[in-house]
Amino acid sequence: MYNPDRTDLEILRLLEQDGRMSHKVIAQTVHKSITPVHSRISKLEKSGFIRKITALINPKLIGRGLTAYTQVLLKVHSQESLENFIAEAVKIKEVMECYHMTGTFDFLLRITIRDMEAYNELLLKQLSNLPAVAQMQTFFVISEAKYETAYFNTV
Amino acid sequence: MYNPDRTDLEILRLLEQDGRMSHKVIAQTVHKSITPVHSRISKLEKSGFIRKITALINPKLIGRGLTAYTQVLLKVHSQESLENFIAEAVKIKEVMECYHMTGTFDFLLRITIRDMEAYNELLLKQLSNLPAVAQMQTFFVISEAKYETAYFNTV
DNA sequence: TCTGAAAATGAGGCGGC
DNA sequence: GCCGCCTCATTTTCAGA
Repeated sequence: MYNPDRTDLEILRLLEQDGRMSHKVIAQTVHKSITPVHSRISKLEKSGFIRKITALINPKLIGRGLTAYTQVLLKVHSQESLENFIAEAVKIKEVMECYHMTGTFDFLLRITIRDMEAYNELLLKQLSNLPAVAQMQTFFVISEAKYETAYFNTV
Repeated sequence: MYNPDRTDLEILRLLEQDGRMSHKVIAQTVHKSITPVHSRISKLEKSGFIRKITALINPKLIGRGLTAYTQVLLKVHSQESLENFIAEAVKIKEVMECYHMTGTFDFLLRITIRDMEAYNELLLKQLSNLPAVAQMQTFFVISEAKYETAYFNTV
């Protein structure tokens, strides 16, 4: 759809660093004027390279301090069964990520929630009602050593 | 540090939706004028509620189409051993997330990389050199059914 | 903490190269 | 595809309540 050159990738890197960096500052950094920077960002957005510009919130400060990863194994692996599970899992607002996986289980869920008590309730009332589940195994995050959404910024 | 009220949380919700939403639009939505919106956002940033405003990039379009989750078990669980592992793991740029976990393994890594060939090389040259690893097990993402960073937006 | 307004900065569009 | 200019919108600061 759009074939980004080195300048485009540099712009992506800068916007990963700061999604509100001004076009002027970007232009100075990539050694172009504001106009091409502007049009390149438009193209990068329209073509889907930039999925979204968003504020990343600290979950601990807003009562979502507990993160769980849950592995799910289904009873049957028909297309219908897989699609049903996905349709229900993604509706749960505490389920932030849901992946269909290779290997010994079928799905991996990232769940963020207030605390263990709230998790208990989520488990009883929502997770346990997900369709066609054969087995679920949950691991909790003790500490976050790294969380990075930026692909272009070297650590 | 800072105790956000309902208006602050509403502002967070809007900035999760669109990190570049103008203060004017935010002000209209939360029924305040621009000045308090401005000062609230400053406070939310300084106090760490907003970790960062960033562009989320589509990894598939920039040659990072393969995502792996790797579970790591260490040989020894001394503080030194844990810290050593973390220090080395977070240096690897393909390791986007690294968590210390409860349960039958110690760490969970999220790895994004070009393709399986590149993963093979990463495994041989970097992952296999991580210190004090007893066991590693990797699962690959077949498809992403949900990826959400916004805590306040109901699905 | 809020309102309203002024000053500074940025965005987005146009003609020309 | 780039530059410089122009106009409008937005951000940011300030006085005052």
